Amino acid sequence: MAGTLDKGEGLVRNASLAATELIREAILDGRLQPGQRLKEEDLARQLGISRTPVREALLMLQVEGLIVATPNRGATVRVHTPDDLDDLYGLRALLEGHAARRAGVRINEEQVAELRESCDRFDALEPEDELRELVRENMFFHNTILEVAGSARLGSMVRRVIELPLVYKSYIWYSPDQKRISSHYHRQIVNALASGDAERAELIMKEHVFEARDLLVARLRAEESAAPAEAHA
Amino acid sequence: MAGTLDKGEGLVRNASLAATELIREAILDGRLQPGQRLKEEDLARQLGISRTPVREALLMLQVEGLIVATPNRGATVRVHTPDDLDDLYGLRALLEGHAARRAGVRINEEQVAELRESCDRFDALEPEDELRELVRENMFFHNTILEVAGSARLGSMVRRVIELPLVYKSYIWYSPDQKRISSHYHRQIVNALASGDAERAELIMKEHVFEARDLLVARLRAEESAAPAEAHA
DNA sequence: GCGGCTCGGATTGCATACTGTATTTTCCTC
DNA sequence: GAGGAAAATACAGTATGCAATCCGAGCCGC
Repeated sequence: MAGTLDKGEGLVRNASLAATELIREAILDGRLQPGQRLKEEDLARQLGISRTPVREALLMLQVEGLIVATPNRGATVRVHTPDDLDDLYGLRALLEGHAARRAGVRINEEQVAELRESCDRFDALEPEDELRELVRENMFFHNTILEVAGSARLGSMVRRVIELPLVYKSYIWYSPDQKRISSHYHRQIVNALASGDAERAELIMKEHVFEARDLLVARLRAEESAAPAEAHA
Repeated sequence: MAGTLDKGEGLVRNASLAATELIREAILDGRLQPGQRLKEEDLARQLGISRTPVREALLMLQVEGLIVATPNRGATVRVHTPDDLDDLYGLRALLEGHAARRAGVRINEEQVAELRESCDRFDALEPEDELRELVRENMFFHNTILEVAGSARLGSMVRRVIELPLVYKSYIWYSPDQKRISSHYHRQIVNALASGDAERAELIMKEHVFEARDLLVARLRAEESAAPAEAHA
């Protein structure tokens, strides 16, 4: 019972959904590492439920793309190659750029203010602050734009595409330098949105995502060539 | 046992996947109508399996967006409003346009030939032919371009977005006039791809999708105002 | 000594039984 | 006869047991 996934919280409307969220969280913050095998019985024991809801959770996470499962052989946390992430970020740029453009023709004063406040909070976070806070504020910014874009489907697609790569060392995006650059892009996007320049908002958003991609992919490729094909202990 | 979903075929590698495909098919060709309630036990009986794999199938279809489920109250076939489909086709245009552009810089001679053959087969189909054949050939064309685009993720996203609206009267797209127009666009897309003009391929693909959207949405809005909020017998 | 084979353990796939909840029906009260 | 409470019913949610499958370890034959 060393590393339990449960948090002892109550308020569980439904075991399957609870399991989904707990496992997803565990994957996203690295407690379950890429490539790791996910045995139904183990998870069930750790979560204090039976295998049935665990199976349903794994199924959903599989459709979401967070894990891969092969028939009769169970599931493992998905391993993303640099090429894979490159591809993913190409899609994210397309979709989130589109969202920014839509937001540009729909945004109102209040929403502009909300985005500006998010930028201020982002800037106020000090380097020594928890990485988690930076990630959160960043997500809030991007989510707000998705909401303003006003397409539920687009929103869910983007979120799905954003979520996955959070697994991978998000700290690389928030060095003091990178944090300043991100902040700059965020403010430029808000300015474009505020002045109704939808095309420019799309442009900046795309570049913002592309730079995130470049940073991540370069890092992963470097690690890959440094320690090629390490065995899983 | 009136309307069984099963086809008596063997070759079932896995009950859950088989159930998923059978139910999906039944939804797509209208045997299960939008809004219809999907009771686990009924489906299980019709498919000759237990509730467990049926639940898994419903779960996957839910994540795919073909059905909606509310806790403790089961699932129904998803009902799409015209606004909803409008939104969906906006995304499809974006994604499939992107795919066409990518295809433009990756396509080879052989693939061009394959697309041209698809166009020929499409033209050869007579109006009195089965609608199903037209739908199939059209899907083949679009799928081929997705494959050429070379992004698995993009492909699966587009397919997910294409699949849903097949529920809705696909015949409206294949009147003799519309069939000619579709064929024209398909050939124009192939020409653009063949000459390496990726941007133009994207453009035409987008317009092609937009026209499909307009046709569908106009039709649905007309039906809606003609017979508003009909009760489900 | 090495390759193929068989057997055993481990783990997923499926079915069934039970539990909890939401809805409908029924009966009682006013 | 109408409104509301309580029981009954129907169904989704969960647990558990058994069957099917897969992988590896040990054994036998060559």
